[in-house]
Amino acid sequence: MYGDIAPGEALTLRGIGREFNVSMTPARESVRRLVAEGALSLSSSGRVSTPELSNERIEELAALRALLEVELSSRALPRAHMALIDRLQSINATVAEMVSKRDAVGYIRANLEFHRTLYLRAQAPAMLAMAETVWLQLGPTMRALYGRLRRTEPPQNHKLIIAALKAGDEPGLRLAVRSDVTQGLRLLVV
Amino acid sequence: MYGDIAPGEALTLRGIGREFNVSMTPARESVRRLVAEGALSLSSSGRVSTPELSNERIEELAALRALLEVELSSRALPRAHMALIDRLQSINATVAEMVSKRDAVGYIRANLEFHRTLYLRAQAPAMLAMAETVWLQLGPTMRALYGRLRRTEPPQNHKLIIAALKAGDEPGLRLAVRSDVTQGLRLLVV
DNA sequence: TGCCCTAGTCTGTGATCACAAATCCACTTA
DNA sequence: TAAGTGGATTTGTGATCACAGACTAGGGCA
Repeated sequence: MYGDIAPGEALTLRGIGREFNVSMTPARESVRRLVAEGALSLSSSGRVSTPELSNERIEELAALRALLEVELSSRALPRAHMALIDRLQSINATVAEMVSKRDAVGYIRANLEFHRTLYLRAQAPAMLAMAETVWLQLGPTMRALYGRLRRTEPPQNHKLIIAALKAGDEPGLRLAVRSDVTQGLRLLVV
Repeated sequence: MYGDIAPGEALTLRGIGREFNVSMTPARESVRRLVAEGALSLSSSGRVSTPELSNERIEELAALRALLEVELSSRALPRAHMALIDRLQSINATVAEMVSKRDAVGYIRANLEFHRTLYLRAQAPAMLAMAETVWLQLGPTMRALYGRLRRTEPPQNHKLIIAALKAGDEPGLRLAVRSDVTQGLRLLVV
């Protein structure tokens, strides 16, 4: 999810087991679960690797993010109190710091924490789980993007999200979330 | 997905293995995958069973169906040719037949085939996979509903969907799909 | 020089086993 | 009569193994 693994990287059950000091059995179960969620892809011969997403697939996943996350933010809005907004602002500071340090993995992690913190307030666990599944699928590819991209300005859309939350402005919130989610991935499709 | 298993029914790895003439290992992997997709729930002690959904969860999954399937139908609309509409009409006849025979499992199966046939045209595999994940989670509960429900009239919304497809009427299609998806599940929440 | 084949290695699969924890059931007791 | 209690059984977990298929690198051939 955080892009520690590059797209197309191959994994072996014995290798995973060695890495975590377990036998093949738990490694196999974990891999199977991640395959079921689309985080890993299974070749016809049973080899597992991180997926290399086509442009169509990236666009589709971005549309899914927009669909799910706009709804989640909308459901979180009525429950968003000041403590949550403070929390989001603090996370956003970390996001900005990671951007300036050009720490891609740290950026992705902080960015997703920002979104997850907001969506947790929506009280919609199944919907959040689906959003996280999408993040999982996009992880390696997003990392590959932000590694290429040399950007040092902090995310503008996060500020718009926070402003809309403060103002209780639902249309504004939906638009800001949609932009935030779509923008980064638009650069990916080249 | 089709509701063959009642909500809350417990499963054992050895039992599944016996049923399909395999050892525990493949049974375990299959179960793990279904747990990852939310189709089965895992107790703290590792026991697996079909989930018993709360009303809030049902409502949330219905909202997810609406979100995803409206988008899928909308993407399928420009690609929907006459052959597809014929196919949908033929499936719909099966749906009506299952309703009149009061075959709940057959009805769910035919109904989902109707939807899947339409959504396949959307050329959005990740989105369709998510919709099917939701179906998987709702399966046992839907079956329990339709078992209670004594209805003999064929689904009206499917006709509206077909009519909107013929007319190329996108707003009408979105509305019809949303109603079809929401209606049945609204009765579930009591 | 470039292609192809072959032997050796690596990999996933399914089966089986030992073990600890959870569950169940019959019996006892208040 | 109902709650508690003990042991017997069932359950999931992680490890290990044999095996078949896939991959890889090296040598032989055209």
